[in-house]
Amino acid sequence: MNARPLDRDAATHRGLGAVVIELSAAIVAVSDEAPKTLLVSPADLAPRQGLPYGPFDPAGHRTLEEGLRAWVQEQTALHLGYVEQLYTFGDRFRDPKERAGGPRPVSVGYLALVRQTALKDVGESTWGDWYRYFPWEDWRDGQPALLESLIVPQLMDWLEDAKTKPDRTRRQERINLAFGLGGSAWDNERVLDRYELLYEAGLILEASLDAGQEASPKRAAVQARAGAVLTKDHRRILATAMGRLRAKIKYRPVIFELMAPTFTLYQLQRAVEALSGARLHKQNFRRLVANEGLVVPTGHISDQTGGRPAELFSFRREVVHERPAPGVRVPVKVSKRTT
Amino acid sequence: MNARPLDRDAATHRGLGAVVIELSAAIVAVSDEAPKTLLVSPADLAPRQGLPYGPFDPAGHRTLEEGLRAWVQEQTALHLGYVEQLYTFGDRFRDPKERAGGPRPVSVGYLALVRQTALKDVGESTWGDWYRYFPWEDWRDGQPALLESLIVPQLMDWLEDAKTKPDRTRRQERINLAFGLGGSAWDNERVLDRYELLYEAGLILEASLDAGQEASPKRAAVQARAGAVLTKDHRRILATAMGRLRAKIKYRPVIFELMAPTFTLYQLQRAVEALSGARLHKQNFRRLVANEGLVVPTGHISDQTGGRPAELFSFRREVVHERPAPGVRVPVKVSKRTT
DNA sequence: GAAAGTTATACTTACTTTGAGCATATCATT
DNA sequence: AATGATATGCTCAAAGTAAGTATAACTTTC
Repeated sequence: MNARPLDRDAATHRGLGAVVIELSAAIVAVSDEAPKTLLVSPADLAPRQGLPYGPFDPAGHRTLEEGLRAWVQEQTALHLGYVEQLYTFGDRFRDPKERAGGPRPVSVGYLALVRQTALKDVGESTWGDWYRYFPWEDWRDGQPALLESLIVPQLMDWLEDAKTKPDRTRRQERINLAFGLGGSAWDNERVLDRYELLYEAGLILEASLDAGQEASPKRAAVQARAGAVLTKDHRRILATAMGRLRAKIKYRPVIFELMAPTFTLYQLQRAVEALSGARLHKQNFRRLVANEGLVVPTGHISDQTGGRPAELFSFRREVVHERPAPGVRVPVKVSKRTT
Repeated sequence: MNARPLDRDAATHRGLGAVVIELSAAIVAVSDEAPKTLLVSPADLAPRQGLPYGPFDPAGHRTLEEGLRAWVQEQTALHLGYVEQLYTFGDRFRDPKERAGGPRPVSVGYLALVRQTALKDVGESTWGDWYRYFPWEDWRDGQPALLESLIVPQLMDWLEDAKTKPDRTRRQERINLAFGLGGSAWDNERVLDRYELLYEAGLILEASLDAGQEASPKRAAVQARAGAVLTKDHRRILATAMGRLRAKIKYRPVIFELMAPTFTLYQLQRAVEALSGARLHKQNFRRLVANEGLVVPTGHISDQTGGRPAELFSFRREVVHERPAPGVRVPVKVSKRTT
């Protein structure tokens, strides 16, 4: 025990392999009732798209977050408001360059929220629908057909592939929990669990690419239907972002970072639905939002609706002081599930 | 715009300043009704204690978490069960070696939970009471005297030091939110907010050490009473761990990672109280725990109590499948606060 | 210009959960 | 046997929730 050198810092500095720190941003907005994320496709990522990212520069960046903001501003001309760190990934071989002798990328993922107003494509960057990359996550029109027709059967194959009995049990458990099978309910926050499970089961194209192996034609056909591919581990970061955001809107008023300064209650509901991937009970939603004191009527009226004009509301900042966990309650409308 | 080199990875590899990735673990256990954390005091950290940590080795470590587990095992002979990544910090000058030309440390903090049974000091490592480092966080015997006598007045001084009006307002807001003043309630999860505020206000010894300045004798006296010092930014990591854990016990059954295989409901309550830093309503606590199906009676009886023997329970793993967010509910007993 | 469709919002009702407390059971100690 | 400690059962009012119905205020269609 304690075979390590006494000065671990110096040891690191000299001895160990090369590492680069990448700062990546999942920049999220909601428009047209869809959650969207900003994607870039610069030459060095081709042909895959990816999140805006750049290396951390210890000389120029005082903090990691500052570095991230600088990179995003440079690459997309967007000035970020709300920014939150998500997770740091350092798994081997998530970047093809590593196999070719490149340094190990350690990527620090961030979630940033911007308003619809800022939503225009700039240069190489475009806004992509979240659900394009995670089609199984959108339950607004009931359970996505993809789940029953493709994903669950494939997961069952993966389950059968288990070498040992305990391994099989563990796989079964994970599948049940992540995908709401075997008595568990679908938890819309477990986005990352689901993605990682699909990755391990080989249904995600990135898994084959990272492994440096061509998938069989059959498998490739499956992967083609399981969401669009991104570069490196950016889809994983996006999954983390989605999961975090779905959880966070419930206990912090982050949803308002995505809304225009004034909005109707229905617009607010639509935004929450878009993020949550579920339909909400309208009357209860308004009651909850009103009771929690999250919004305040502006007295103005929207004229953009088809029917009766709706009142415009704005976010009531003071809630943050009044309640311990001021977030939007999410009264999910239960749709009958096919078990 | 887009003045960056096309291949950002190669650019990083060559051009930028040196970075090391440190993996640090806040290892938490509960015993004697106190939350404890494992601290080491190897030569290279002297005279300050610190969390177990070591550099990430891309050649040897397949993932960051694997690297962390390896380091902890080597340094403390502890085999970790539950491990969770917390946050990645990369702020400038949190390590004195950096001023002397050392590389920028980027530290990835982890939270690990171990049972009381594993709780013995090994070699250089000792278990320290959490509240030794955050004395203002323990509200089990009412509001800590320290808050009113020392911290709040000092924060008010810091408030007055604000240069501009908006800066003053911002400081006031932060103080109110973090410390439950001006109409806000004390939120036991905002551990990191409070620590960072105290750090900025100069009440934390580490702030002076990081800045490379000696504090005035008066200030030093304040710092001496505001919790014990740790090396580098380890106290910040510990704050993050505490905040995360306090939040997480409410929606994931992580508390059981800290309990022996069987326990009485009162022991469970004591553990939750220790972590939360608040007293709970006993009858309601039991009702909640029972109703949520978190525990199952073993049929055995504890003989360690003073009064009527208590029944022994064990964790019911299946809850994880039944409820969307199975955690221990925390029915805090409100003690009258002096505003 | 009346009917139909759309959207907004108010209100009802049965049911569940919570907060706070009282009461009682079962032990050790004096 | 009395006292004190802990464990556990139970009550009850207040508040909150899910799932509706009802009605209001507009646009579009015929």
